[in-house]
Amino acid sequence: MEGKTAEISKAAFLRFPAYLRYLKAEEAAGVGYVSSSEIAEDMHLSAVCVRKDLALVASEPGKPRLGFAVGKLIGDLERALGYHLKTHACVVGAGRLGRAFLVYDGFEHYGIDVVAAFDISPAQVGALRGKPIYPMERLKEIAERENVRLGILTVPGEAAQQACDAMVEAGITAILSFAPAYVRVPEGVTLRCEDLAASLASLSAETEKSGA
Amino acid sequence: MEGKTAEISKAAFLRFPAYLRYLKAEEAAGVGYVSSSEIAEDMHLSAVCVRKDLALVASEPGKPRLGFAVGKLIGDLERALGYHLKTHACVVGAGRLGRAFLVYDGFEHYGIDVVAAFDISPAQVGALRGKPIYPMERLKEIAERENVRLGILTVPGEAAQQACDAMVEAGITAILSFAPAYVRVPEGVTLRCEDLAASLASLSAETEKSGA
DNA sequence: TGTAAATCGATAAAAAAATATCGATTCGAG
DNA sequence: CTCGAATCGATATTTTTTTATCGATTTACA
Repeated sequence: MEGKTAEISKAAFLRFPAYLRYLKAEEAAGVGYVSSSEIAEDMHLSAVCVRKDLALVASEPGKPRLGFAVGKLIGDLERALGYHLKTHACVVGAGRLGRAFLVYDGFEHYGIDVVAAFDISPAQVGALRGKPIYPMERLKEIAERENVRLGILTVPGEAAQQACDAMVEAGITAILSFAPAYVRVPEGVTLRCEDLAASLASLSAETEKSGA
Repeated sequence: MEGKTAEISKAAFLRFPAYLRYLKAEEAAGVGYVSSSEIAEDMHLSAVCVRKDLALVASEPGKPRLGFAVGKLIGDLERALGYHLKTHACVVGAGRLGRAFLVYDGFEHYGIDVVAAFDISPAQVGALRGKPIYPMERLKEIAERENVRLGILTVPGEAAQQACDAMVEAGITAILSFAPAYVRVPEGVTLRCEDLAASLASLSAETEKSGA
């Protein structure tokens, strides 16, 4: 019997990052309090939905007539999302996309530290803005040494399965794949596929539907 | 009262790309028929869910004891996802991520043609593998000329709103944003935010939860 | 050719999520 | 100080999505 750590629904969890972005924009604009109806209108959600979501994470109740303290909410959301934990990640596949991840400086706010990239081509080996790019052979060695748990897979589709296997072998337990291919992972390894092309295509299809 | 164009649930629609990836892998392996239970096991879904999803798109029913014809299903899914339609897209923000999108050759399978990129910095202007990179001033002109409907937003967070406004002004009606910022769009414009860092962070959090 | 095994598709039930309603609370203006 | 407007949070309802069950069909094999 856990005290108050209620069950956070999967759908709500997916909305949290959007709240966070919105609240940070409000904070930057100097807003101190926001009401749930205000959030709802700006974010195109129902006010009830917002209230329910915030009730899941808010450390203190909202004040009638005022709303929620923006700064407080941001902290609560970040904690709920686990951004306060520090995690080491690596990139496998140092192409354009992979290198973009390697040097992207937005991860630190999320508790993620991308420590290195790996590539099968010797031509890519080196470094970028101080972040090293190693040959694939060293994946296991470096991953174990740096305690890397997270892997970002950005290789061409035909190389995806092999690269993925190497990551699993190196002890990586969570993989975010951008490779346009179906890959198989063993039990105990979490895999999420972000098919950017498919995402874009579905967005396009959606627009067609509602537009014309 | 529409004939047979049944309502495709939103959740099912999101699963379609994954089916597609899986089926293409099977096809490449020379498999002619797959049963829904086989798909379910490989993809970690329930067999009933798979059958319901496939029933929404399949142009011909599955055969008992055999399953569905792989090639046929692939075609059906692609049609349902709108990949047969041709759409022009552009990239706004020609940094590393933006350039990765510009030259990514996987979009053509999805009916998307990325025709150009735009950047505010004159240093980025030029071309990459035959794809032009224009200055932001020419966005509207080019977008209208090329009939661009889709925009991929890959600028730093602080430039996102301004760039987004320019895209809307240029007649773009669907925007896929990778900028880590909250942006506001007018009615009639579809916006989807892909917060890569948040996605990675949530994956990490998920693993923590189930792992330890 | 006949039998058995396994699949499909449809109907029904369960679970989850979104939405609606209502009283209690409290801030701000008069 | 009092009144009114607006918000919160909780309960209830509706909708959506997932999961379960069952008979019909068909292929493979003896």
